[in-house]
Amino acid sequence: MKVDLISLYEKLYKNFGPQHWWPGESAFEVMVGAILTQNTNWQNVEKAINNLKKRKLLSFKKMHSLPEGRLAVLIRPAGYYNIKAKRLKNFLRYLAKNYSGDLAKMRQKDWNILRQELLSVNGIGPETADSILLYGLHKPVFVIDAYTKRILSRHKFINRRADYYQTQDLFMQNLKKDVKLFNEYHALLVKLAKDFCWKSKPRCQVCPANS
DNA sequence: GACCAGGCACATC
DNA sequence: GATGTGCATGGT
Repeated sequence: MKVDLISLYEKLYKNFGPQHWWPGESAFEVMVGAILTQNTNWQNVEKAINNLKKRKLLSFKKMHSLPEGRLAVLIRPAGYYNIKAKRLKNFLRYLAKNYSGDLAKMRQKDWNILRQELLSVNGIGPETADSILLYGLHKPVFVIDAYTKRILSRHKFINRRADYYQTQDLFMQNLKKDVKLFNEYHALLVKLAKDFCWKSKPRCQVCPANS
């Protein structure tokens, strides 16, 4: 199994090259993006982030003092905007309470403690928490998403009904805990899934319509 | 017009 | 503990 996961990575890397994830200029931007992208196309998330950037509101301080209603209007293009505004506010309150909004201070803590903390914030689930840890704080946590699960079950690495943690364990137990590797691997799996989506390859088994 | 997109919480059984 | 549902915009 060890060999298979590694050789899969090497094949992907050779084919697609580095993916340069996460597209964000700061740790804070990555974290905001992680919440906004919940079940949402990244293009829509970028529109929402740009709305915040244009108004120079994409910072902890500004967003923390921004009324939830105003925030909701600005992130509208990302969809589910009312609930996401609420989730962002929950997250900002958590940052304020525990770290005074200082991400460098947050990063000093061990990742499994941070993970528990993040999961206790209403609106942050396993994938969002892990994205924040890996892509925002550079902690060695493997991020699982719908694409990853589909690809792995299709290629018989996991059972079709495996849950988030079973899937994550597969990577965490069999790969060396390397931030760069985890970052690139997850991004490459998403790239693979997208490139072989059902619109271009009607019989692709990775796609939801055919799986 | 239908279907999908880098989830999550909550209700119900 | 499994399964269903609401949340919503924008691209194809």
